[in-house]
Amino acid sequence: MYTYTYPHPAVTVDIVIFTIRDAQLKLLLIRRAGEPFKGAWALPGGFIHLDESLEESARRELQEETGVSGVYLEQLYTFGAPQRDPRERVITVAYYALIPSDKLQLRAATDAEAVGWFGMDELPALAFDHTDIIAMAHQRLVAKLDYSTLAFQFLGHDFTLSELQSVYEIILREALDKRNFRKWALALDQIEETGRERRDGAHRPAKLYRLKEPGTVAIIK
Amino acid sequence: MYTYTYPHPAVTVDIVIFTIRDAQLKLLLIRRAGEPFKGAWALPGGFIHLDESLEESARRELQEETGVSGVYLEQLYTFGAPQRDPRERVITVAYYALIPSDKLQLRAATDAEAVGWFGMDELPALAFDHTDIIAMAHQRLVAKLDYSTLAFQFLGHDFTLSELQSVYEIILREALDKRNFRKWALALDQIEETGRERRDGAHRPAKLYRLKEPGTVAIIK
DNA sequence: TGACATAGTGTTCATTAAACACTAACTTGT
DNA sequence: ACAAGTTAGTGTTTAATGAACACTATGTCA
Repeated sequence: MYTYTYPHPAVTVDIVIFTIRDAQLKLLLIRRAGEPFKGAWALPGGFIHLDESLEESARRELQEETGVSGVYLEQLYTFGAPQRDPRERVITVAYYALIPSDKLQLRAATDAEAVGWFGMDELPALAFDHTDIIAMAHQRLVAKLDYSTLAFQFLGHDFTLSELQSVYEIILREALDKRNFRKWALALDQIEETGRERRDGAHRPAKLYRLKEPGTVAIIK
Repeated sequence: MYTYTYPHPAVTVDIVIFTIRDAQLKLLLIRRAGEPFKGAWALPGGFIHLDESLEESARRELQEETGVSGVYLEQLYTFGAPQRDPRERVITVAYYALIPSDKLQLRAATDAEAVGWFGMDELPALAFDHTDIIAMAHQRLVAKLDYSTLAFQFLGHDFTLSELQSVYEIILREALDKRNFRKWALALDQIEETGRERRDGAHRPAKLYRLKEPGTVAIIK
C-alpha cells in the first residue's frame, strides 16, 4: 500500500505506433484483456514506473508490444480529462513512434490474436479517449511532413527514392510529381547514395540511398 | 490520507506566462516560499485537483498569479525525470500563456515582492528543471511565429500595424521591413480596420485594426 | 509655420514552387 | 535474341512568393 497526504492521479503512457504496410499507414492496437473496456481495442500503454522517465516508460512499452527499439519516438500530448478512465483519475502522456517496415517482420505474431495493425480508415471502436489521441497523432504526423524529415524514419537503413516518395504519397494521400519530388529530396542534403542498387522485378534497378545522420530528424525550411 | 495499491506520482502544472513589456519579451516568475528551493525563483504552478482537467488547473493557476483569464494558453510538454523534484516523484504538465500588455495593469503588484517579470536575457537561477521548461516554451513561441498568428495574442483588442510589427521584432530579435511586413499582415486576412485611430505623440495617427476572430490562432501557409 | 516623429504606400528582382514527357535499364516470355 | 512490360531516372519553362529598397502624409508641439 502506498499512502499520500493528498490525492494523486495515476499516470500512464500510451503510444501510437505507426508503420507503413501494404501501402497504407497503419497503427498498432491491442485488445484489452481486463476491465474497463474489456475486449475493446486500445493503444498499447501502461502505468509508469516511478524510477523511469516518461520516455523510458514509453520505450519499455514499445519494446514489450513490438520488440523494436531504437526507433523514432516523440511525446505527443498529455490527456487528463477527469473522467477519461472510470476507475480513478488517470493522466496519460501520449507518445507516437514510427517504425520502419523492415523492422516489422521480426515480430509477426506477437501474442496470438490480441494485437493487430489497423489502417487509419479501418479503426475499430476504441477504449477510453484513444480515438482523440490517434487523431492528434495523425495530425501531428501529417503536419511534420511539411517541415521536417520525419517521414524518412519509416524507411529502413537504405531505401530508394521511389520508396521515399511512396511514404509521402501514402501519408498525404495524394500523388506527387516524380521529378519535383526527387529534386526536393536531394536538395535537402540529408541523404546520400550508398553505391548499391535494389533490384526487384522486371525493371531497371533503383539506386539505394541512406540518411547521412540516421537517428536525426531535421527541421527544414 | 489517500492510499493506493501501487505507487502514484504527484502531478503539477507549471505555466510559462509571456508578455511584452518595456519592448522586451518577459515572463512571470514567483519566489518560492517553502522548501525545496526556498527563496529561489520558479514558474508559477501547483498540484492539480482531481476534479479538474489539466487545462482547468493551468487556468486556475494563471488566474491566481496574474488575475487574468481568457488569454491564450497551450499545453507545452510534460516533464517527468525521476529526480526532478527531491521530495517525491513529480510529473509536471507545462503550459505557456500569452498575455496582452494591456491586461497587465490590472494586477501591477500582486503579492508584495514574491512575483516579478523577467526578460529572457535576465533570468535568475531557477528551481527544479524550470530553465529547461522555459527554454522549450521560448523555442515553441519562436517557431510558431513562422506558421501561425500566435503573436497577435500579445496585443489588446485593437492595435496598430506598427505595434504588431514591434511584437514580431521583439520576439525574433531582428528588424523587419515595414512595407513587406504590412503587406504580409494584411494578406493573412485575419485582421480588419476598426475605423478608429490611435493618436499618441507628435506624429500622424495610426489606423487601428482588430482580429476578425479574436480567440483564434490561425495556422498559416 | 517649421521641425520633428511616426504612419503609410509600389515596384523591381531573386528565389522557390508547379507543371509537364521522354529515355534508360532490367526481367520475362516467346 | 528480341519484343513487351515495368519501374528508374532526368530539365526546362512558367507562375508564385519573398526580399530589397525611399519617399510622401499627417499629426503635435515649440
